Amino acid sequence: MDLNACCTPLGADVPDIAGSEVLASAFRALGDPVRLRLLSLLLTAPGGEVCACDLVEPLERSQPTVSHHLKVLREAGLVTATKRGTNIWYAARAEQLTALRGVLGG
Amino acid sequence: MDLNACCTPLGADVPDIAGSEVLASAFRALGDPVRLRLLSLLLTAPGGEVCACDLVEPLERSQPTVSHHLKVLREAGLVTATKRGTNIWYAARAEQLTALRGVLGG
DNA sequence: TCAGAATAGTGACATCTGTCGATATGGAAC
DNA sequence: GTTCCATATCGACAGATGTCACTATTCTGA
Repeated sequence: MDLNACCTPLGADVPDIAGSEVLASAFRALGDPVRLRLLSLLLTAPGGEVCACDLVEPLERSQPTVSHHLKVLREAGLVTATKRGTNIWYAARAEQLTALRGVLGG
Repeated sequence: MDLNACCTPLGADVPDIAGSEVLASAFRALGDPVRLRLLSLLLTAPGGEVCACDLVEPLERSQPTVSHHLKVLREAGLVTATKRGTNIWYAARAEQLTALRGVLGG
């Protein structure tokens, strides 16, 4: 899913149906409080990345639930996952957030 | 629902649970392709507003469905509705979109 | 090879969401 | 007042979503 391929600012022209579906799924990924806090945790972390193991406790959700939300964000192209040893480190994709900002009329 | 009251950029600090719920509902309102096209229609319209009667056809949805989506956008604070005679004119609230952009790291 | 730890996937469940037809409401025009 | 038009609300339905307990997978270290 490539958000940058469809970064026409909302208002420049009516997005076609396929385009608005891609954009909508990105916004839908942001449309859950747990995922917003998740993204916030990633953006504020020193180094910009957080081990999955450190995300369960602050979110007060079960490990499978957090894993599910991470998958939604991954599939929306908003975060990256890097395997390092047994752990997996997640980071926000700033350029994708920027693209969404552009859609909002930047 | 006041988005401006909670426009801390995502990443500046972890939003508390209540705050992220308000923000999430705004993003959730954007998380549907019909509503994205709706907003786009409003933003591109000359004068920045569109009569509700002119929104049904381009969206290819029934009148009650369009009315429902307009209500979602209204409750999310993203559009305004102005009654003029028999018709109701809708317009996007640019400042609220700007607030959301700020949350995305502006 | 085996045991243990970290993470993802599955299946089930309740709740939410998008959609439409039918109906209600509220003005305008006659 | 009655009729007509524009818009909102209601009721119902199928499908999506958030959540968890359970299980599978994959890596590390002994």
